Amino acid sequence: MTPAELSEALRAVLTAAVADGSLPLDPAAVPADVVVERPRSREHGDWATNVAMQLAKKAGMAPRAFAEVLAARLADVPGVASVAIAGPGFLNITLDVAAAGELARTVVEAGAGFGRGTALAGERINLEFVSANPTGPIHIGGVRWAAVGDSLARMLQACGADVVREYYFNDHGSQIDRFARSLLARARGQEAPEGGYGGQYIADIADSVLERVRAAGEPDPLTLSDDEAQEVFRAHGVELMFGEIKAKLHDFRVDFDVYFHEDSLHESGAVERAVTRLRELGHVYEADGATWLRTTEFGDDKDRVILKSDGQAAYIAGDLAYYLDKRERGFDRAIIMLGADHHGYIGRMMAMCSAFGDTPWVNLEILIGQMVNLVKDGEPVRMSKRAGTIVTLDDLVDAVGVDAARYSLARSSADSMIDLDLDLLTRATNENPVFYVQYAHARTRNVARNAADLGVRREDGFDPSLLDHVSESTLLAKIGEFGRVVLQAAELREPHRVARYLEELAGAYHKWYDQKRFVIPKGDEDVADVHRTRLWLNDATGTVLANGLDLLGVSAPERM
RNA sequence: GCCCCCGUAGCUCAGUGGAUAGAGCAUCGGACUUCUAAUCCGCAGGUCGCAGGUUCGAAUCCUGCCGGGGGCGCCA
Repeated sequence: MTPAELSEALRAVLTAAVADGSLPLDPAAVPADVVVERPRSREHGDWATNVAMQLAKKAGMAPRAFAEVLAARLADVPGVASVAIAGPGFLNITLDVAAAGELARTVVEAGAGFGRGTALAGERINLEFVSANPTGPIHIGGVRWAAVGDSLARMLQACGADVVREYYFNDHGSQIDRFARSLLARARGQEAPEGGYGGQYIADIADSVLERVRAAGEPDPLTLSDDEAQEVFRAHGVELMFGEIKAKLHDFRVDFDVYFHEDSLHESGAVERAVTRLRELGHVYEADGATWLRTTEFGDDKDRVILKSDGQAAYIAGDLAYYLDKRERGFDRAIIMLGADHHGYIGRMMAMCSAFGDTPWVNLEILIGQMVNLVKDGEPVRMSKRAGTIVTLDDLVDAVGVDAARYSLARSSADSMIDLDLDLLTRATNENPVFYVQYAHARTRNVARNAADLGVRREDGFDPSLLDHVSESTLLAKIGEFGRVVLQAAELREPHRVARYLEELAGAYHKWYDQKRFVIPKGDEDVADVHRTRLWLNDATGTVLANGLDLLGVSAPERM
């Protein structure tokens, strides 16, 4: 019996009690999803619910009396061994050993599908993350969003949502001009211009641009005028940088469905259309030679310029058009992941959302993640794009590998700052929890191989009543939590919950393993149902570990 | 000045109103003649930053302080 099935049984019992008048409660007050949780202490049974405490007041009853009604009926549900009322009104439920053990078969048979659901089916979500400027390699901050964003996308999809991963490519505006000027200067052997970019990658790209141009038989940009030469470096440089970013992200197991070019919004007239729309809605005015959006009407601290007095579109104009474009493409929700240094955008973005007639935090959601700091020799590392002292996605992956990098960035709440200690990471092996989880998976595979060698085959028998050891019921219960953890991680946009869960699951598995309760026969023992049944549990654990690691984009090794 | 995030074991952090607040690392003491010791068992470690409030119940919600980080452009 899975916790989801128990939850459903509880709801049925509750509904029945309300229907026959045993509980004076409005049927509408019965929750669609009765929460079933693992009690903190093992002595309190397999599962617990606080539903009686939550609903007692609405029914005008004492929580314990409310619980009594449910307990009596719940005890008759097949698979439920006992029900106890504890404390202020908890219902503590213990399952039949066999009913609990059935879960092992459920999981193995579901395979990669175990943990997937349909709770978010029908939601069309546009998830935008990374969106780093194509003026340099992806630095450490962007890597965090790559890991967290992609994992979140996987979890949303596991819950049935229709997700598009999107990268907003800022190929318009003065940053790009500076990038192009920096390339040109470098190619001419000059110093980087004021506010420009430095670093080895600028030299590499400048060289690559020259190679490309020469190979294509185009005129040498060094013989062209400043404007023409800069345009050559801009066009080729951006393309090269972009190709590099895409490739690095791909190696990091992050592939976007859409790379959206900011420039296209300006080229296509989408920006003008967005401004016109807002003007028609009456939220735009002219002042000081510029065009403003009255965002204060929707809670922003000040109105925002959308068209500058020099006639150029302000950066936010692109955002207006971009948001509108996403909505016109049919997304119910546009989720944008931003760094803490952009938190000030929330007010104006939500105001913009309202100005279009949409609902903030429903149609538009902004997730703010805190910074990643680097520490070396106990000192914070100052990064500068201009000086080229940045730590890139590549540097991190070279140091610790994709698995450890993704895992260590995704296992913390995005609300917490992360200090990555380079000295630790470069030598880190045991200190990284990813190995603990991966090792548990490798162990399940090893056990399965050994069992196969000794002729233990799952299909020859399964007797869940034999999974009666405390380490087995603990492991089963942990396995049963997986679905809810994934859904919670997706709904709360907190993928780190899956990583934390996997660490707990791995711990429960390692403990079971070390109970010396052999999956394979000892010595000259014959193969029996106990071995086969334990193999089901072993394989079920391996399945959940693999499914969970996949949601984090981390490999599940067969052996380590 | 205003806004956002954080403050929990020596360190790094989990814990979106529930029961005796948890894990990893580090320290200390144990466990491999049979499936992987990258593991497990045990000991120790806490005024959940401080003070109020809300209620059956607060690490969690509200208010105010203190400390750390980030942000408040006709830059992008």
